[in-house]
Amino acid sequence: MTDLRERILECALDLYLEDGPKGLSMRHVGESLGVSATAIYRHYRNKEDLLNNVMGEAVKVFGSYLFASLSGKTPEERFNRGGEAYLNFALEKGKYYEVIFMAPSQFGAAGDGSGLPEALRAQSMATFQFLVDRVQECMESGYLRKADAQAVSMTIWAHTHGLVSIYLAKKWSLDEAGFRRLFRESTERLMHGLRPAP
Amino acid sequence: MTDLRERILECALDLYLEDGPKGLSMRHVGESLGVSATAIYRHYRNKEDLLNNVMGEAVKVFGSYLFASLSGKTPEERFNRGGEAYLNFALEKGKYYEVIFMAPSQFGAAGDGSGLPEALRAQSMATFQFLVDRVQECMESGYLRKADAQAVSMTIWAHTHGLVSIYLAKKWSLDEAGFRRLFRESTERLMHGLRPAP
DNA sequence: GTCTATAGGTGGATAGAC
DNA sequence: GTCTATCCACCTATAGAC
Repeated sequence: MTDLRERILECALDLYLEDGPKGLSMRHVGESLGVSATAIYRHYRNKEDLLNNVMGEAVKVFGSYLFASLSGKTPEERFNRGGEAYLNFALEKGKYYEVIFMAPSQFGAAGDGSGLPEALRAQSMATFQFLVDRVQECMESGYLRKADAQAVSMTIWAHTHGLVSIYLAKKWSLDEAGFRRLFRESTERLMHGLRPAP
Repeated sequence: MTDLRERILECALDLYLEDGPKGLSMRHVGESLGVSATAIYRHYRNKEDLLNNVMGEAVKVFGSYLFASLSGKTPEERFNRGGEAYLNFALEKGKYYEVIFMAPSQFGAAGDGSGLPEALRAQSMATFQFLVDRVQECMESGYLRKADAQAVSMTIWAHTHGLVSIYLAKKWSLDEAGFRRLFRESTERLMHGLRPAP
Protein backbone atom coordinates (compact mmCIF):
# COMPACT_ATOMS: atom_id res chain seq x y z
CA MET A 1 0.00 0.00 0.00
CA THR A 2 1.56 3.26 -1.08
CA ASP A 3 1.57 6.34 1.06
CA LEU A 4 -1.90 7.76 1.63
CA ARG A 5 -0.58 11.24 1.02
CA GLU A 6 0.40 10.25 -2.52
CA ARG A 7 -2.80 8.39 -3.23
CA ILE A 8 -4.77 11.46 -2.23
CA LEU A 9 -2.74 13.52 -4.70
CA GLU A 10 -3.44 11.07 -7.51
CA CYS A 11 -7.14 10.90 -6.79
CA ALA A 12 -7.41 14.68 -6.52
CA LEU A 13 -5.78 15.00 -9.94
CA ASP A 14 -8.44 12.80 -11.52
CA LEU A 15 -11.31 14.63 -9.91
CA TYR A 16 -9.83 17.98 -10.83
CA LEU A 17 -9.52 17.04 -14.49
CA GLU A 18 -13.01 15.61 -14.63
CA ASP A 19 -14.96 18.49 -13.20
CA GLY A 20 -12.63 21.37 -12.55
CA PRO A 21 -11.67 22.94 -9.23
CA LYS A 22 -15.27 22.96 -8.02
CA GLY A 23 -15.60 19.29 -8.92
CA LEU A 24 -12.80 18.24 -6.62
CA SER A 25 -14.38 17.36 -3.30
CA MET A 26 -12.68 16.19 -0.11
CA ARG A 27 -15.58 13.84 0.57
CA HIS A 28 -15.32 12.24 -2.85
CA VAL A 29 -11.55 11.83 -2.57
CA GLY A 30 -12.05 10.18 0.78
CA GLU A 31 -14.69 7.79 -0.53
CA SER A 32 -12.54 6.76 -3.49
CA LEU A 33 -9.70 5.88 -1.16
CA GLY A 34 -11.85 4.22 1.49
CA VAL A 35 -11.12 6.78 4.19
CA SER A 36 -13.19 9.56 5.67
CA ALA A 37 -12.97 13.04 4.20
CA THR A 38 -11.50 14.43 7.37
CA ALA A 39 -8.52 12.08 7.21
CA ILE A 40 -7.27 14.17 4.30
CA TYR A 41 -6.84 17.17 6.56
CA ARG A 42 -3.99 15.37 8.35
CA HIS A 43 -2.06 15.47 5.07
CA TYR A 44 -3.20 18.71 3.47
CA ARG A 45 -4.24 21.89 5.22
CA ASN A 46 -7.38 22.32 3.11
CA LYS A 47 -8.74 21.89 -0.38
CA GLU A 48 -6.73 24.75 -1.82
CA ASP A 49 -3.54 23.34 -0.38
CA LEU A 50 -4.36 19.96 -1.92
CA LEU A 51 -4.95 21.52 -5.32
CA ASN A 52 -1.74 23.50 -5.10
CA ASN A 53 0.15 20.30 -4.36
CA VAL A 54 -1.37 18.63 -7.42
CA MET A 55 -0.14 21.42 -9.63
CA GLY A 56 3.21 21.66 -7.89
CA GLU A 57 3.80 17.95 -8.42
CA ALA A 58 2.93 18.28 -12.10
CA VAL A 59 5.46 21.07 -12.53
CA LYS A 60 8.14 19.13 -10.64
CA VAL A 61 7.72 15.98 -12.70
CA PHE A 62 7.74 17.91 -15.96
CA GLY A 63 10.96 19.63 -14.95
CA SER A 64 12.62 16.29 -14.27
CA TYR A 65 11.73 15.02 -17.76
CA LEU A 66 13.05 18.11 -19.50
CA PHE A 67 16.17 18.40 -17.39
CA ALA A 68 17.34 14.92 -18.36
CA SER A 69 17.54 15.95 -22.01
CA LEU A 70 20.32 18.40 -21.25
CA SER A 71 22.74 15.50 -21.06
CA GLY A 72 22.93 15.46 -24.87
CA LYS A 73 26.43 16.18 -26.15
CA THR A 74 25.61 18.32 -29.19
CA PRO A 75 22.98 20.99 -29.93
CA GLU A 76 21.15 18.55 -32.24
CA GLU A 77 21.16 15.87 -29.60
CA ARG A 78 19.89 18.21 -26.91
CA PHE A 79 17.20 19.49 -29.24
CA ASN A 80 16.01 16.04 -30.23
CA ARG A 81 16.18 14.67 -26.70
CA GLY A 82 14.19 17.65 -25.51
CA GLY A 83 11.49 16.86 -28.02
CA GLU A 84 11.43 13.22 -26.96
CA ALA A 85 11.29 14.20 -23.29
CA TYR A 86 8.30 16.43 -24.03
CA LEU A 87 6.57 13.62 -25.89
CA ASN A 88 7.33 11.08 -23.19
CA PHE A 89 6.03 13.38 -20.49
CA ALA A 90 2.83 13.96 -22.45
CA LEU A 91 2.25 10.24 -22.97
CA GLU A 92 3.41 8.91 -19.61
CA LYS A 93 2.00 11.74 -17.50
CA GLY A 94 -0.87 12.93 -19.67
CA LYS A 95 -2.90 14.17 -16.74
CA TYR A 96 -0.06 16.32 -15.52
CA TYR A 97 0.30 17.65 -19.04
CA GLU A 98 -3.34 18.69 -18.99
CA VAL A 99 -2.91 20.44 -15.67
CA ILE A 100 0.10 22.44 -16.83
CA PHE A 101 -0.69 23.19 -20.46
CA MET A 102 -4.38 22.63 -21.17
CA ALA A 103 -6.26 24.39 -18.39
CA PRO A 104 -8.81 26.84 -19.80
CA SER A 105 -7.97 30.52 -19.47
CA GLN A 106 -9.26 31.16 -15.97
CA PHE A 107 -9.53 27.61 -14.73
CA GLY A 108 -8.77 27.56 -11.05
CA ALA A 109 -7.33 31.02 -10.84
CA ALA A 110 -10.44 32.02 -8.93
CA GLY A 111 -8.88 35.31 -7.99
CA ASP A 112 -8.13 33.97 -4.55
CA GLY A 113 -4.55 35.09 -4.70
CA SER A 114 -3.31 31.58 -4.16
CA GLY A 115 -0.53 32.41 -6.56
CA LEU A 116 -0.26 29.02 -8.15
CA PRO A 117 -1.63 29.89 -11.58
CA GLU A 118 1.22 32.38 -11.61
CA ALA A 119 3.65 29.54 -11.01
CA LEU A 120 2.13 27.68 -13.95
CA ARG A 121 2.58 30.71 -16.16
CA ALA A 122 6.18 30.97 -15.03
CA GLN A 123 6.65 27.28 -15.79
CA SER A 124 5.36 27.73 -19.32
CA MET A 125 7.69 30.63 -19.88
CA ALA A 126 10.68 28.74 -18.53
CA THR A 127 9.84 25.79 -20.77
CA PHE A 128 9.58 28.09 -23.74
CA GLN A 129 12.91 29.71 -22.94
CA PHE A 130 14.45 26.24 -22.75
CA LEU A 131 13.24 25.63 -26.30
CA VAL A 132 14.51 29.00 -27.54
CA ASP A 133 17.94 28.16 -26.14
CA ARG A 134 17.98 24.80 -27.94
CA VAL A 135 16.89 26.41 -31.21
CA GLN A 136 19.46 29.17 -30.85
CA GLU A 137 22.35 26.76 -30.46
CA CYS A 138 21.08 24.63 -33.34
CA MET A 139 21.12 27.71 -35.57
CA GLU A 140 24.67 28.44 -34.53
CA SER A 141 25.76 24.87 -35.19
CA GLY A 142 24.10 24.87 -38.60
CA TYR A 143 21.53 22.18 -37.80
CA LEU A 144 18.77 24.75 -38.31
CA ARG A 145 18.64 27.57 -40.83
CA LYS A 146 19.57 30.89 -39.24
CA ALA A 147 16.49 32.95 -38.36
CA ASP A 148 14.72 34.60 -35.43
CA ALA A 149 15.12 31.86 -32.80
CA GLN A 150 12.19 33.12 -30.74
CA ALA A 151 9.81 33.14 -33.70
CA VAL A 152 10.92 29.72 -34.92
CA SER A 153 10.53 28.37 -31.40
CA MET A 154 6.94 29.58 -31.31
CA THR A 155 6.22 27.69 -34.50
CA ILE A 156 7.80 24.54 -33.12
CA TRP A 157 6.10 24.73 -29.75
CA ALA A 158 2.73 25.47 -31.32
CA HIS A 159 3.01 22.43 -33.56
CA THR A 160 4.17 20.18 -30.73
CA HIS A 161 1.61 21.36 -28.22
CA GLY A 162 -1.10 21.20 -30.85
CA LEU A 163 -0.36 17.56 -31.65
CA VAL A 164 -0.20 16.54 -28.01
CA SER A 165 -3.26 18.43 -26.85
CA ILE A 166 -5.45 17.20 -29.69
CA TYR A 167 -4.33 13.65 -28.94
CA LEU A 168 -4.95 13.98 -25.20
CA ALA A 169 -8.38 15.46 -25.84
CA LYS A 170 -9.04 12.22 -27.73
CA LYS A 171 -10.01 14.08 -30.85
CA TRP A 172 -8.08 11.59 -32.98
CA SER A 173 -8.77 7.90 -32.71
CA LEU A 174 -5.20 6.76 -32.34
CA ASP A 175 -3.50 4.45 -29.91
CA GLU A 176 -0.25 5.48 -28.29
CA ALA A 177 1.98 3.76 -30.84
CA GLY A 178 0.07 5.35 -33.69
CA PHE A 179 0.41 8.75 -32.10
CA ARG A 180 4.15 8.36 -31.56
CA ARG A 181 4.50 7.62 -35.27
CA LEU A 182 2.32 10.58 -36.22
CA PHE A 183 4.30 12.81 -33.87
CA ARG A 184 7.60 11.83 -35.45
CA GLU A 185 6.38 12.14 -39.02
CA SER A 186 4.67 15.46 -38.45
CA THR A 187 7.68 16.87 -36.64
CA GLU A 188 9.92 15.73 -39.47
CA ARG A 189 7.61 17.47 -41.95
CA LEU A 190 7.90 20.70 -40.02
CA MET A 191 11.62 20.48 -39.39
CA HIS A 192 12.27 19.77 -43.04
CA GLY A 193 11.23 23.31 -43.80
CA LEU A 194 13.38 24.75 -41.04
CA ARG A 195 16.68 23.12 -41.92
CA PRO A 196 19.22 24.66 -44.35
CA ALA A 197 18.50 24.06 -48.04
CA PRO A 198 20.61 21.13 -49.24
CA MET B 1 -31.91 45.21 -23.29
CA THR B 2 -31.21 42.03 -25.20
CA ASP B 3 -33.22 38.88 -24.76
CA LEU B 4 -32.86 37.33 -21.34
CA ARG B 5 -32.49 33.93 -22.89
CA GLU B 6 -29.36 35.06 -24.70
CA ARG B 7 -27.91 36.85 -21.70
CA ILE B 8 -28.29 33.68 -19.67
CA LEU B 9 -26.35 31.79 -22.32
CA GLU B 10 -23.53 34.31 -22.27
CA CYS B 11 -23.29 34.34 -18.50
CA ALA B 12 -23.38 30.55 -18.33
CA LEU B 13 -20.50 30.40 -20.78
CA ASP B 14 -18.34 32.59 -18.54
CA LEU B 15 -19.10 30.61 -15.43
CA TYR B 16 -18.50 27.34 -17.23
CA LEU B 17 -15.08 28.42 -18.42
CA GLU B 18 -14.09 29.77 -15.02
CA ASP B 19 -14.91 26.79 -12.87
CA GLY B 20 -16.04 23.93 -15.06
CA PRO B 21 -19.44 22.26 -15.19
CA LYS B 22 -19.72 22.10 -11.41
CA GLY B 23 -18.85 25.78 -11.18
CA LEU B 24 -21.80 26.82 -13.29
CA SER B 25 -24.65 27.54 -10.90
CA MET B 26 -28.17 28.65 -11.69
CA ARG B 27 -28.15 30.89 -8.63
CA HIS B 28 -24.97 32.61 -9.70
CA VAL B 29 -26.22 33.12 -13.24
CA GLY B 30 -29.39 34.61 -11.84
CA GLU B 31 -27.52 36.97 -9.51
CA SER B 32 -25.24 38.16 -12.29
CA LEU B 33 -28.24 39.06 -14.40
CA GLY B 34 -30.29 40.55 -11.60
CA VAL B 35 -33.02 37.92 -11.70
CA SER B 36 -33.82 35.01 -9.44
CA ALA B 37 -32.37 31.61 -10.19
CA THR B 38 -35.77 30.15 -10.85
CA ALA B 39 -36.44 32.59 -13.67
CA ILE B 40 -33.90 30.67 -15.71
CA TYR B 41 -36.11 27.60 -15.68
CA ARG B 42 -38.61 29.45 -17.91
CA HIS B 43 -35.92 29.51 -20.59
CA TYR B 44 -34.00 26.29 -20.03
CA ARG B 45 -35.35 23.01 -18.73
CA ASN B 46 -32.51 22.55 -16.24
CA LYS B 47 -28.80 23.05 -15.77
CA GLU B 48 -27.81 20.33 -18.20
CA ASP B 49 -30.06 21.79 -20.87
CA LEU B 50 -28.46 25.20 -20.32
CA LEU B 51 -24.98 23.74 -20.67
CA ASN B 52 -25.96 21.86 -23.80
CA ASN B 53 -27.25 25.07 -25.31
CA VAL B 54 -23.97 26.82 -24.54
CA MET B 55 -22.06 24.14 -26.41
CA GLY B 56 -24.58 23.94 -29.21
CA GLU B 57 -24.34 27.69 -29.77
CA ALA B 58 -20.55 27.46 -29.90
CA VAL B 59 -20.71 24.76 -32.54
CA LYS B 60 -23.28 26.67 -34.57
CA VAL B 61 -21.28 29.90 -34.60
CA PHE B 62 -18.08 28.09 -35.53
CA GLY B 63 -19.83 26.43 -38.42
CA SER B 64 -21.02 29.76 -39.74
CA TYR B 65 -17.46 31.14 -39.74
CA LEU B 66 -16.06 28.15 -41.57
CA PHE B 67 -18.89 27.87 -44.04
CA ALA B 68 -18.35 31.40 -45.30
CA SER B 69 -14.85 30.49 -46.49
CA LEU B 70 -16.25 28.09 -49.06
CA SER B 71 -17.13 31.07 -51.24
CA GLY B 72 -13.50 31.19 -52.41
CA LYS B 73 -13.16 30.64 -56.16
CA THR B 74 -9.95 28.57 -56.23
CA PRO B 75 -8.49 25.86 -53.95
CA GLU B 76 -5.86 28.32 -52.71
CA GLU B 77 -8.47 30.91 -51.94
CA ARG B 78 -10.69 28.45 -50.09
CA PHE B 79 -7.69 27.18 -48.14
CA ASN B 80 -6.52 30.63 -47.15
CA ARG B 81 -10.00 31.89 -46.35
CA GLY B 82 -10.56 28.84 -44.21
CA GLY B 83 -7.44 29.64 -42.23
CA GLU B 84 -8.56 33.23 -41.79
CA ALA B 85 -12.03 32.13 -40.73
CA TYR B 86 -10.50 29.85 -38.11
CA LEU B 87 -8.32 32.67 -36.82
CA ASN B 88 -11.20 35.14 -36.77
CA PHE B 89 -13.40 32.72 -34.89
CA ALA B 90 -10.66 32.12 -32.33
CA LEU B 91 -10.10 35.84 -31.78
CA GLU B 92 -13.69 37.09 -31.98
CA LYS B 93 -15.27 34.14 -30.17
CA GLY B 94 -12.40 32.98 -27.99
CA LYS B 95 -14.68 31.57 -25.32
CA TYR B 96 -16.54 29.46 -27.82
CA TYR B 97 -13.19 28.27 -29.13
CA GLU B 98 -12.27 27.13 -25.63
CA VAL B 99 -15.55 25.28 -25.25
CA ILE B 100 -15.15 23.41 -28.51
CA PHE B 101 -11.43 22.75 -28.73
CA MET B 102 -9.80 23.25 -25.33
CA ALA B 103 -11.93 21.26 -22.88
CA PRO B 104 -9.82 18.80 -20.87
CA SER B 105 -10.25 15.13 -21.70
CA GLN B 106 -13.28 14.33 -19.58
CA PHE B 107 -14.51 17.83 -18.92
CA GLY B 108 -18.26 17.74 -18.72
CA ALA B 109 -18.75 14.29 -20.15
CA ALA B 110 -19.75 13.16 -16.69
CA GLY B 111 -20.97 9.86 -18.04
CA ASP B 112 -24.51 11.16 -17.83
CA GLY B 113 -25.28 10.14 -21.36
CA SER B 114 -26.23 13.67 -22.24
CA GLY B 115 -24.63 13.03 -25.60
CA LEU B 116 -23.26 16.47 -26.14
CA PRO B 117 -19.58 15.71 -25.75
CA GLU B 118 -20.21 13.30 -28.60
CA ALA B 119 -21.52 16.18 -30.70
CA LEU B 120 -18.33 18.09 -29.91
CA ARG B 121 -16.22 15.16 -31.03
CA ALA B 122 -18.25 14.96 -34.23
CA GLN B 123 -17.75 18.68 -34.76
CA SER B 124 -13.98 18.32 -34.41
CA MET B 125 -13.97 15.50 -36.90
CA ALA B 126 -16.11 17.43 -39.38
CA THR B 127 -13.80 20.42 -39.05
CA PHE B 128 -10.82 18.21 -39.64
CA GLN B 129 -12.42 16.66 -42.71
CA PHE B 130 -13.10 20.15 -44.03
CA LEU B 131 -9.36 20.85 -43.76
CA VAL B 132 -8.41 17.56 -45.42
CA ASP B 133 -10.67 18.44 -48.35
CA ARG B 134 -9.04 21.85 -48.73
CA VAL B 135 -5.55 20.32 -48.58
CA GLN B 136 -6.50 17.63 -51.05
CA GLU B 137 -7.68 20.09 -53.68
CA CYS B 138 -4.62 22.27 -53.11
CA MET B 139 -2.41 19.26 -53.82
CA GLU B 140 -4.31 18.61 -57.00
CA SER B 141 -4.06 22.22 -58.12
CA GLY B 142 -0.32 22.26 -57.38
CA TYR B 143 -0.48 24.87 -54.62
CA LEU B 144 0.78 22.25 -52.18
CA ARG B 145 3.31 19.49 -52.80
CA LYS B 146 1.60 16.15 -53.37
CA ALA B 147 1.62 13.99 -50.27
CA ASP B 148 -0.71 12.22 -47.84
CA ALA B 149 -3.42 14.87 -47.46
CA GLN B 150 -4.63 13.47 -44.15
CA ALA B 151 -1.16 13.50 -42.61
CA VAL B 152 -0.35 16.98 -43.89
CA SER B 153 -3.68 18.21 -42.54
CA MET B 154 -2.81 16.91 -39.09
CA THR B 155 0.42 18.88 -39.17
CA ILE B 156 -1.40 22.02 -40.23
CA TRP B 157 -4.21 21.69 -37.72
CA ALA B 158 -1.80 20.91 -34.90
CA HIS B 159 0.22 24.03 -35.67
CA THR B 160 -2.87 26.21 -35.97
CA HIS B 161 -4.60 24.88 -32.88
CA GLY B 162 -1.34 25.07 -30.94
CA LEU B 163 -0.86 28.75 -31.75
CA VAL B 164 -4.43 29.66 -30.92
CA SER B 165 -4.72 27.66 -27.74
CA ILE B 166 -1.44 28.92 -26.32
CA TYR B 167 -2.54 32.47 -27.10
CA LEU B 168 -5.98 32.00 -25.53
CA ALA B 169 -4.43 30.45 -22.43
CA LYS B 170 -2.51 33.75 -22.18
CA LYS B 171 0.80 31.94 -22.13
CA TRP B 172 2.27 34.54 -24.46
CA SER B 173 2.13 38.23 -23.59
CA LEU B 174 0.80 39.42 -26.92
CA ASP B 175 -2.03 41.71 -27.85
CA GLU B 176 -4.42 40.71 -30.58
CA ALA B 177 -2.60 42.56 -33.35
CA GLY B 178 0.69 41.01 -32.31
CA PHE B 179 -0.85 37.58 -32.32
CA ARG B 180 -2.37 38.05 -35.78
CA ARG B 181 1.11 38.90 -37.07
CA LEU B 182 2.66 35.93 -35.30
CA PHE B 183 -0.05 33.69 -36.68
CA ARG B 184 0.58 34.77 -40.26
CA GLU B 185 4.36 34.56 -39.99
CA SER B 186 4.33 31.19 -38.31
CA THR B 187 1.84 29.78 -40.79
CA GLU B 188 3.97 31.07 -43.65
CA ARG B 189 7.01 29.37 -42.12
CA LEU B 190 5.16 26.08 -41.99
CA MET B 191 3.57 26.38 -45.43
CA HIS B 192 6.91 27.21 -46.98
CA GLY B 193 8.01 23.66 -46.27
CA LEU B 194 4.81 22.21 -47.69
CA ARG B 195 4.77 23.93 -51.05
CA PRO B 196 6.49 22.53 -54.15
CA ALA B 197 10.21 23.23 -54.42
CA PRO B 198 10.77 26.20 -56.72
C1' DG C 1 -42.45 35.28 -16.73
C1' DT C 2 -40.82 36.22 -12.57
C1' DC C 3 -41.08 35.97 -7.78
C1' DT C 4 -40.71 33.68 -2.69
C1' DA C 5 -40.60 29.63 -0.02
C1' DT C 6 -39.03 25.34 0.54
C1' DA C 7 -37.47 20.45 0.13
C1' DG C 8 -33.55 17.61 -0.30
C1' DG C 9 -28.69 17.05 -1.52
C1' DT C 10 -23.65 17.95 -1.46
C1' DG C 11 -19.59 20.20 0.20
C1' DG C 12 -15.69 22.52 3.39
C1' DA C 13 -14.09 22.55 7.65
C1' DT C 14 -13.81 21.88 12.83
C1' DA C 15 -14.21 19.46 17.55
C1' DG C 16 -13.34 15.84 20.14
C1' DA C 17 -13.31 10.59 20.86
C1' DC C 18 -10.16 6.70 20.14
C1' DG D 1 -3.92 9.41 12.14
C1' DT D 2 -8.33 8.31 11.50
C1' DC D 3 -12.90 8.28 12.96
C1' DT D 4 -18.00 10.26 13.94
C1' DA D 5 -20.80 14.11 14.74
C1' DT D 6 -21.83 18.51 13.58
C1' DC D 7 -22.34 23.29 11.64
C1' DC D 8 -23.03 26.25 8.01
C1' DA D 9 -22.85 27.47 3.21
C1' DC D 10 -24.39 26.65 -1.33
C1' DC D 11 -26.61 23.89 -4.88
C1' DT D 12 -30.80 22.01 -8.05
C1' DA D 13 -35.32 21.94 -8.65
C1' DT D 14 -40.33 22.30 -7.65
C1' DA D 15 -44.79 24.51 -5.95
C1' DG D 16 -47.61 28.06 -5.96
C1' DA D 17 -48.50 33.26 -5.52
C1' DC D 18 -48.60 37.39 -8.46
